[in-house]
Amino acid sequence: MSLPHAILTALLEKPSSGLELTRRFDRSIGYFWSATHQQIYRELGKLEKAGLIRALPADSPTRGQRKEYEVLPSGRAELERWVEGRDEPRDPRDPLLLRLRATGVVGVGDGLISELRRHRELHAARLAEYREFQQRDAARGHGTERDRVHGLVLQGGIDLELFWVNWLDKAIDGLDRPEPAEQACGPTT
Amino acid sequence: MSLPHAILTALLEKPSSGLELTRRFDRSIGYFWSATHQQIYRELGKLEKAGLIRALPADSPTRGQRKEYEVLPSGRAELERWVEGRDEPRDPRDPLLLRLRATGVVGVGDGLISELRRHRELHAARLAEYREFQQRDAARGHGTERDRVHGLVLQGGIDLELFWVNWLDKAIDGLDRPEPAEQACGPTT
DNA sequence: CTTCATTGTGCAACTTGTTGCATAATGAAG
DNA sequence: CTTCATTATGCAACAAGTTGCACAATGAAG
Repeated sequence: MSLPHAILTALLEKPSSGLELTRRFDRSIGYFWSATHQQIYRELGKLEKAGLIRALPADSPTRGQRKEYEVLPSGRAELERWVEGRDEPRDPRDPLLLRLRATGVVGVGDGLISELRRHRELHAARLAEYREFQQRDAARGHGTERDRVHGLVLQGGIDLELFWVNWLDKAIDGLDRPEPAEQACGPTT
Repeated sequence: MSLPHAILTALLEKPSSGLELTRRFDRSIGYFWSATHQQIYRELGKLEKAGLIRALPADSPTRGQRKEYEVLPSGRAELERWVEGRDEPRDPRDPLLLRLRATGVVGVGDGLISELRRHRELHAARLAEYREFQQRDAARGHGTERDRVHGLVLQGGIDLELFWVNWLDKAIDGLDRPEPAEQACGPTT
């Protein structure tokens, strides 16, 4: 039940068309809640039918025509209600942890190790990207509440990527050398 | 495509019935990949039909009767294949981050702050639980590869909960006091 | 002015995950 | 021996998310 609210948030930040939303989901919001354009179009349709958003009057109402949406008061109310509610934490559901665990019974192979390395690099890249955002935001100053909230969310993204990079390093190291002995040699990379 | 492989892993660790699997999912594996009993039964049926597992011969094949499964060679092969493959990292998809972000446009309310606190405590509790597991495992020594792998996975769980607790502390603190000024007063808790 | 790539919108089918309920065996209480 | 709670298995309907494709407008190349 999060996608519609993610869309309401995005539309409140700036009225947009379906494809625009899709692009914005690829950036900021999508970093912790991705969505395909099909999901977004479908959800826009539902939200419009539910009277939470409306399409801005356009020239022609035909298909393949750009259609911009804005949030109606009832949509904002619904978002406020949802934000103030309660909701249990979800479990991580990351297949990589499962795959690592499976090596406990089928044995560790090279494929998984290189996969761990690959993921490490992907997370490191994303971490670098987030840190650029952070620096850019810090330069522009952050007076408004919205800026501070975005800063906290971004910090969450950074900390999460940090977790991944650090843990993957531990895991790669732990699988590479079977014995946790006191070999003081440097890393193989 | 992870649930069937999670089940194969669990069954290789120990042949079990549907309900037993459900219970084991509530513990170890379920901490990063939960599943309801219905999902598990359905998946067991599919795996059996696909010839990856088989039911151990039991007294009566009727309904409501305990039915234990074990993994067949083809099932183990499938698991090995899956472990060695590649797979992109998923995004976190946590509604709490979305909700926080939404406060950027609808404003911060008390509901969300207490929700952040509540989640902080839940994550802290889980963290404590994991650390108990870790101490217990350390006491029993960890010679086999499987023990080391489980240790790494558990470490992942611990680090992830640590991330949540620390980040939620930051977020609660950042929302409580609008200005990031140098007030040196202690925490309100 | 036709062909073709690009941008944008959308349907339909499928897979995955959730919820609610039905059924069967079992053993204990009345 | 009937009633009832418990344990265990499972169906069916739904909700959420993914994939593949179709269709419409637009503008540039031939």
